[in-house]
Amino acid sequence: MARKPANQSVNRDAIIAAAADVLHKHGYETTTMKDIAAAVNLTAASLYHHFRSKDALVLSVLEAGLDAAIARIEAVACDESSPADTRLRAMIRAHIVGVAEHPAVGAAMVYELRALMQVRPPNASADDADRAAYADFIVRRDGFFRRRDTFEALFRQVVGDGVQDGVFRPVDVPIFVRALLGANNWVGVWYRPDGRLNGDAIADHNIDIFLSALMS
Amino acid sequence: MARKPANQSVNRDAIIAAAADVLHKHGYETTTMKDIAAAVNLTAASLYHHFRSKDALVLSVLEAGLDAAIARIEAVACDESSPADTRLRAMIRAHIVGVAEHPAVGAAMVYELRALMQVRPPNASADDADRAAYADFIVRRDGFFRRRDTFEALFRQVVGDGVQDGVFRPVDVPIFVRALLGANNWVGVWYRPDGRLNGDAIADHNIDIFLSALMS
DNA sequence: GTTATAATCGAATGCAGATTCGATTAACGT
DNA sequence: ACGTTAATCGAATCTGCATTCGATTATAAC
Repeated sequence: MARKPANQSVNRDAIIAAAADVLHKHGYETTTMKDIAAAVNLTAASLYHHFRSKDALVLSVLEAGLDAAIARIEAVACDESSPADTRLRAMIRAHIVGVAEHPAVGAAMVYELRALMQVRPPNASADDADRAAYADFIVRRDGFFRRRDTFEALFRQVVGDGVQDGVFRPVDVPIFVRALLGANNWVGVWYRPDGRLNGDAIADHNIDIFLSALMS
Repeated sequence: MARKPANQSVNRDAIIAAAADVLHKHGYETTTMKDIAAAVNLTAASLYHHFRSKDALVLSVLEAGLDAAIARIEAVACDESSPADTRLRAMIRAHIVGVAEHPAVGAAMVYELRALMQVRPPNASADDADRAAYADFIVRRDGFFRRRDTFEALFRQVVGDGVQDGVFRPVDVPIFVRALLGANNWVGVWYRPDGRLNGDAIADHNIDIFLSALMS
């Protein structure tokens, strides 16, 4: 068996990207470690050299997706020099285009999230290592959820700013933002690369909808 | 072992309702047949007297939820005497209040749906009965998806009517409806009965958002 | 070269959970 | 009463994974 030299061997990131893809096609439960491994020409056993467990791998997929999304959004959200409506337009576009370009990640943010909330604690017969691994996982997962709220908070911030400045009419900011994010996330559920509209065009429509709701 | 007399024994519907509940709390993968059975004081084995398989049971949960939702929406959608905006307001309210009152079903429509899309065909060593059962299941599932589009079509119809009549400004109807349904479905994900707003109040906000987007 | 370490594999383990089976009991019509 | 059918159960199967283990090879450091 010719092993790949270390410098060309698949690394964490390649596995994460492939896993996002497989997860998108099959969903959390029906995706096996073998499936993910096959996507990078490895065996299931090899994945455990890179990730402690399947849950840890999936969490890494979501973390990577969220980090990328936040990075894209943050750039425009924090540009204090533009008015709120300009910033919000750019944020919605960045969000939707991101979801459309990486449908795997977009859908994962909606679907696989749930699986993570449900991870079961080790049973009574677990040893200390198992318990420690579980504790680590929970800490990391909770960090993920906090980070996820950071994402939402960026939107709340900008919408709130706009209302303050009188650029937007008054709305219930948290509810408005949830409606907006619901609509945007949903794109990840129905979007098809070969569909009638691409990410940019869909973004145009959602921008139109939510900005006119805010500025009418 | 005292068996319950047939006339008080749990029926299909009771199992479906209980299953919706358990599914809501634990999610598809982590919900076992035993869990569902326990919720109606049965054993896992007994469930197979009422449902062919776990998948069939989950599908029944979704069907029941969808039927209820369609029934609620249809009543108002098809009242040709009211103007489109009045009808759409009532539909959004019916949808969200329904989701909030049955969060189990609301969340299931978002989450568990995916599990159903991924059901695997029987493997090569399956006998004819297995293949037939699988075929039945697929037919039923596809019927479900069609029915689900019926639901969406009701919204497209009313929004389309409004645009035709000039009550609403012109929009891309399918995209608008998806944004709307995304926002509404998302309520099922974050809604908590003990939260700041009840279903009616949330409905008020979403109605406000989407109707002002349409009438500005 | 020699050695330590990183990556990989094939095969074995272990288990949880869906599904099946045969037996048992309750209700209902006759 | 009596047989038939519907519901239920406990225990046994069966299977598909996640995960572990020991061995093997490649790479890098020295």
